[in-house]
Amino acid sequence: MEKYDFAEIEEKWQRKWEESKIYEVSEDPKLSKKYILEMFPYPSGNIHMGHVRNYSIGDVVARYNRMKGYNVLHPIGYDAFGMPAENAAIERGIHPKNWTIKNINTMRLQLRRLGLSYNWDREIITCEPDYYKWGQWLFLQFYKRGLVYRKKSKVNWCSSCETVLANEQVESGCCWRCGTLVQQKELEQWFFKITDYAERLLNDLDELSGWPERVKVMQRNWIGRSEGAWVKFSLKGGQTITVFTTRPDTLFGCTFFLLAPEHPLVDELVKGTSYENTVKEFRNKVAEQTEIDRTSAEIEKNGCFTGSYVINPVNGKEVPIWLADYVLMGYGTGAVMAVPAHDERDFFFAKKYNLPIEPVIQLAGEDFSSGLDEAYTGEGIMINSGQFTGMCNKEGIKAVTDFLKKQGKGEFTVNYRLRDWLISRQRYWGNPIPVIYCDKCGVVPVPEKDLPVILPDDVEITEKGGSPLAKHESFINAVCPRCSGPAKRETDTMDTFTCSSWYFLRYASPHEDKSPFDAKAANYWMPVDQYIGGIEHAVMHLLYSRFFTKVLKDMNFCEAEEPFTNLLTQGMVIKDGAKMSKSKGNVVDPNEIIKTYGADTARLFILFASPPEKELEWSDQGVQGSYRFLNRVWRIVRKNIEYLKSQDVNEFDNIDKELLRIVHRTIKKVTGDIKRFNLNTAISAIMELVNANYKYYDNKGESGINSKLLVEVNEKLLLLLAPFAPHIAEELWEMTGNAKSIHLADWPFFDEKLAKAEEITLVVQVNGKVRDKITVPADIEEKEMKEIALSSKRLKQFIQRKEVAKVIIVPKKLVNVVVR
RNA sequence: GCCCGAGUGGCGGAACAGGUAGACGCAACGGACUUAAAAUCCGUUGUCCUUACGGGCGUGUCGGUUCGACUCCGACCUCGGGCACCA
Repeated sequence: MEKYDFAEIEEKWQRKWEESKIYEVSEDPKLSKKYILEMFPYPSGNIHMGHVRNYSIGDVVARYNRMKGYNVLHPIGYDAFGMPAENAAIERGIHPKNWTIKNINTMRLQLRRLGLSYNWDREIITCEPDYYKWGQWLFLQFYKRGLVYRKKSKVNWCSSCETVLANEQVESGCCWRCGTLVQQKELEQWFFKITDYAERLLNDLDELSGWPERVKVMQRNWIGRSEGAWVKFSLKGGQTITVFTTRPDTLFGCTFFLLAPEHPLVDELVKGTSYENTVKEFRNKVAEQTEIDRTSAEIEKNGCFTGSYVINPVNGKEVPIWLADYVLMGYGTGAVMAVPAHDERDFFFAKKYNLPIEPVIQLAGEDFSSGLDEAYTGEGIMINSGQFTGMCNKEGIKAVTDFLKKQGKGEFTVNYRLRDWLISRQRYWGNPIPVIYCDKCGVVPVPEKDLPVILPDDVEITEKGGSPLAKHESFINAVCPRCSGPAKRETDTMDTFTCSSWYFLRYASPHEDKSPFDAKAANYWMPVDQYIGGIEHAVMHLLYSRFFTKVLKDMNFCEAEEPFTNLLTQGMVIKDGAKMSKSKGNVVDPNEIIKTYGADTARLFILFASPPEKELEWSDQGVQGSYRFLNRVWRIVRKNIEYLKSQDVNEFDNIDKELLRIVHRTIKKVTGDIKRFNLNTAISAIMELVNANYKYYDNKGESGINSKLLVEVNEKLLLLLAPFAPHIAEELWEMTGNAKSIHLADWPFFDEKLAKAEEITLVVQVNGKVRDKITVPADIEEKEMKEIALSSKRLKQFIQRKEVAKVIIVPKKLVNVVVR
């Protein structure tokens, strides 16, 4: 018998699948669709185990659904813009474009070797003009809708990447990519107004029942909705400062007023006063602090008096204005009404600077008038609050706000932690922002007919000195589209997350050249039925994609409100307890595994070793186990074929029936497991079927092999295996005499009656402890169960000389005898 | 600090709806085949006591509910992740 030659088999079928285009699809209204998508890779050079895991999981889902008769869209592409390409250019002198294209070519080949069932003709490469053109076009549409604006603001600056970062890209004060401490820098930048969609992005999370709860929680936290009121405080000169508060009920307890050190009003307040110097000093000190120091909750709060006062709108009291380092310019209005009695931070601050603490909420039955040891942040009855005294504070929130509203000094409002999305990047390798600056006309968007703004190839990429585009004369110099006068082009490029925020729509019609995507095709395929990728994209990519989809829906470009109906976040691949990384030297190269054992083994192991959501510990021995299993499959199927030729027994004896039962039980188990993504147990069920097939020969000896049964076993086994190990299943499928691809065959049905055992094991317990196991007919009645259980010899020693208090019967399963 | 998630053999992991804990795989050990090895096939394998029959104990810890708890409830411990002065 010939050996399982995985190299030959895999090469053969990858070629055949490609030639016959069996995975290509088109919109067909008669067929139900499934859109299965894995997050497209960044072309960093080679695929790694994380990719193998991600794409193997997706491929099982795609192949399974295809066999279930769905019209399956399963595309792949490359998220091709980004910093590593520029770094490679700096380090190795390769042009980012050439580096990227070279990597894509390598990775495409590696993905093909995995035997993934992609619609290869829909490949998207985001750095190609026919893709990024539409990214620019979308920018212009967003601009028209007022969702894009330019603003000079303090931005997160990574000095190593020499570019700004969105808030989401700052991880505990450091750059998400390189880990450098993020600094603040004042720059004129472009923003997407994602905050306009904050409410919808938050509320619609409730509709996403197919998303993991923790991803939704992370997005909810990120959006950070809080209900409260804005309150206007007036300055002596008649000017007003507005604050946001969630506790208008504590307004009478406001004994001082805080501004963020960066607040623009501060200069005006202290100019020419005796406080000017100390305030300046304080502001400089805060400015020197890193983002980490500034935001660490443990650090002691610092402040500084400005010499000015504001009027509390509810009681007319003058309260001093202080600067405090814990007040953030980026949240609310950068100004805070401080209520030390009922806010922990304000309490510490008041203690430190000896400011008055006046309780205005009191817990029933307690007396706060003698002073507090700590801030009381709970609920209670309002005291010392003028006309509101005696009110429960919950009512107070409403009553005080209504009161302020009548005076025009306050109003209910909702505040979000979510900030607008800063998309400007001072980098070369990205999508150029399609805007022109004209001295006469100001900011002028590039007309749609002039798109795309081509990213020039002939640039010099250097480590320092900002964007190379800014030094590219023929790129910068443009003609103003409005007045035809000389003008300058914007040299910033867009955050690469803009490219990945709509690629899933482009896959519906990747060659469309009149619009970003064909609406009819998009409406047929969207939303993505199953999206699969890493948890690290829980906030950024997934939130941005939801935002884009909602805007596009509002533009009537697509019907989908949400892009991804179901989301699966796969766990990391680790080795020796740590994430695989070059610096730790624990990287396993997928290519080596494929070379040694084949793609089917690699896929099978990675799916078998752990459920998709969990971490996966890599094990070289485990890989051998998977390889061994595929060899077992190879041998037993071939043996079955041999026996088919020589045997023609068709009668089913008990041994035959038992194997047939396992076949059907396995179909049931594997089908259910794939639906729930328990791919590891699906594979173990297939292994059990194979083991049973071996055992069958043992039990039968050489005679009486049932040929009709073996046909069934071979067929069902291969069909079940096909999504997991597509090449070997296809090869053996052909050997069993099938002309059509197994991957276009129908997923098997199981017969519930055949799957049921004729005999079951009756478990007999005494006081919940297993004391006997008795084989009984499957259709046993409860009465019989009780009789058989009580007459068990093994039970005797446990129930004699004791009173049987109760007998609990779980039908067709268990009898528990309760004795005293 | 707050919010999630997870703790099961030597290891990766099963147990879907409270009902046989440890499926399947790895490793280990034994047997068959072989001149031998590899490969393969067949077994054993939670732990303790017992020659055996059999029994005790066992799902991070402590308690509770229940005839019965890996599963439900309460408290705690450890690990992983997210947020972290958000007014």
